[in-house]
Amino acid sequence: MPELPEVETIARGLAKRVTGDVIETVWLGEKSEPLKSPATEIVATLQGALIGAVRRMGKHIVFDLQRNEKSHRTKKLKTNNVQLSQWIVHLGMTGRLQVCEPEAEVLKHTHAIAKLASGRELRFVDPRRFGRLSVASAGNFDAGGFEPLEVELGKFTTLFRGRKGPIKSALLNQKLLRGVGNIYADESLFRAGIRPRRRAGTISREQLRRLFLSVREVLTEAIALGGSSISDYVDAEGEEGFFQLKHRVYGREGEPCLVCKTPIKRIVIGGRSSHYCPKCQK
DNA sequence: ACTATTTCCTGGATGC
DNA sequence: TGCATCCAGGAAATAG
Repeated sequence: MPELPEVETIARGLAKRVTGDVIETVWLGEKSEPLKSPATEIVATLQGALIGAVRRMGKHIVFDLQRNEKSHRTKKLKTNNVQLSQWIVHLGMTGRLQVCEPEAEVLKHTHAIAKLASGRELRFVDPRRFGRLSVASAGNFDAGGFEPLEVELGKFTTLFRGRKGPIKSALLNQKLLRGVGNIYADESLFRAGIRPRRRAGTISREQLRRLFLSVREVLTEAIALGGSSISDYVDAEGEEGFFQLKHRVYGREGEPCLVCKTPIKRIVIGGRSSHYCPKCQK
């Protein structure tokens, strides 16, 4: 389940492999769920575009595209405008972007194939179809709230002010912070010593400071280890991440807390399983 | 203006 | 072994 560290890892891998390449043709599958923009628009935006950069925004992978606008040639001057747009991919739960040779077997649940000028193909595969593809003109894409690794402490603190809902839900709310998902929310709350059900607005300034630092710490460590490989996650090179080995509460229900040996509890908050240590987290 | 709940999807795990 | 059921969860839609 790609969250910020996994998406960052994937985006970096893709950037290495496809930056500077040109998308020649695009094939889109029958299923419409993965398409957030109209199919015709996606094809028109991608075909003939040069990939200028690949980067992450929240849990989205953004391809910065450049294409030469169909210039209306006037008598006096040829306008050769470069049109800037973006291809935005959200991997959902099970989405993958693979760069491969055209001969490679087309996996079941392949929803899009972009043929590149280098001869390779960039494919979007997503069995569960929670992933989404869209296009936007440059600068028009809104990825949501603040980047957790860029936001300042003061701003971070105000995000939770007056909120009656559980802090866990607030951390997952992409309109506040973008990129934190279930694993990293649980891990951050454990390190900050805050229970997931704590109402966000009741958390002290000092505790929020701890949470702020914990979120940064957890995400930074996870990126350094290539993310968490749960079920079948692999990055752009097909490599697994290793942060799952560092999980202190996520997926450890019933196992002893690594700090105090108390069994880790699992509860459901807003439909999400939430793991915490009843002794270490208040 | 919020927050809470439901819905979308398939494959793997579990139960009988 | 086979079949039904449940569960994972991000985000949008819907309900409160």
